[in-house]
Amino acid sequence: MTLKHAILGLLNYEPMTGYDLKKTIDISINHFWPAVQSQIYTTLAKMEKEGWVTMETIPQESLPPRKVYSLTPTGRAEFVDWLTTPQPYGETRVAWLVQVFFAGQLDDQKALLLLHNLKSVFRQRLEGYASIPEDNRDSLRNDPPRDKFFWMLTVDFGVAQTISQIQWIDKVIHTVESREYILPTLAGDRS
Amino acid sequence: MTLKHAILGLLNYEPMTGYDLKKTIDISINHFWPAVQSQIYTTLAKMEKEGWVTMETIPQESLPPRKVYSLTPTGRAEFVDWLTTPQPYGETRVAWLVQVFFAGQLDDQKALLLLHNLKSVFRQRLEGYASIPEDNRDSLRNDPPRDKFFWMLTVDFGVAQTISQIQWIDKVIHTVESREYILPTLAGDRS
DNA sequence: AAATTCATGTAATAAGTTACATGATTCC
DNA sequence: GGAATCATGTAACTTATTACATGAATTT
Repeated sequence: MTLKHAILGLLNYEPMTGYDLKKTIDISINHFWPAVQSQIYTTLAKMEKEGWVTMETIPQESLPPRKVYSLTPTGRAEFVDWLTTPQPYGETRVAWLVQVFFAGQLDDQKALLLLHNLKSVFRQRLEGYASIPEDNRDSLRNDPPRDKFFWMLTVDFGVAQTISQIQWIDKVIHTVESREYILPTLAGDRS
Repeated sequence: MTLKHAILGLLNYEPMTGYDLKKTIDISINHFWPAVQSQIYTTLAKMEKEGWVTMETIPQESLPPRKVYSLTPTGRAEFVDWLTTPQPYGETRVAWLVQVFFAGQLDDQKALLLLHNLKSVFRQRLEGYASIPEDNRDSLRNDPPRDKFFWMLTVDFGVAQTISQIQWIDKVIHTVESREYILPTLAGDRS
């Protein structure tokens, strides 16, 4: 999985420019696959060379010409192939978890600061999810319900995951605050 | 966050060779920050140039000399600085979620195959976590309980998160199987 | 006899980030 | 008058992956 396949998936909905793609990514897969503007343009150029997309230049008065990219049959085949191939799980990099892993090398006060900061980040994220449906109402208005359903699934997942993270960090904070440095039970009371 | 800081954290426990680091990473932070062997060696070289670590060559009979890396005061300072700096959240890339996002572009049968595959991957991962405490019993035996505690926290998190993922995907599978393509409620019954 | 462990690396490539550059138009 | 929107890019750099290379000792 790379940005290439995300772009294939978006262009399979409708042809777009690099500029459109950036805006679409920002309001859709941004939470689990962000992309900066420059990478989108360079990636589109590579995809064109590979024959996955074609580009059509549409001149504009007093603005740079729009370069609209569309999937080729090759690109569509590549996309379906990727979509039906299980992705290697466990290659996800989570920087804040690395910090928690090493937090034992800080004193209690600093470790607790780290944990409390994390919790507030989690809470902010949860609030952010709450406003997504409204933000997307316009952009989703014309999509078929089935597409909408899968789109919203990932938001639903983000919410569930963030709630689970907050519950976990609450337990951690409590344990550190009460200095109960016992090993947490793995099959513990997580009901 | 990069591999550099993970290496700083591990070398702060004790000086190690690149070979040792690879083995240690594989049984510790691998789940949320994997590293291949070649990257570890090249990163150590860079860190030495930056003055974060020093290297001591220990000759061996009939084996290549061990190159043991230790933190310098600069390296230790950099580590503490990084550890107490909040990491940008939301840069985590999750390939399988991108697939779910685009699964609406498959027919029901193929989408369900994707979802069932994902579920079996989640279940396998959960089983994998169950065997971690035993695997690590030897390597952790001499560590102080406080270090052990933070180490095991990340395992505990992995378990909680995976359980949450399985619950989520069960709900998704059920919805697709019964063709209830309604938008999932965001504040729904996730108790 | 074959596989694994120990122990080191290099080279080529891919993927992603940061910073810079241009310029009209429209909204506040 | 200043900020945001539209629309394109390039260059330098960092980070990570894949593939190759060597060779003795030990375990199965």
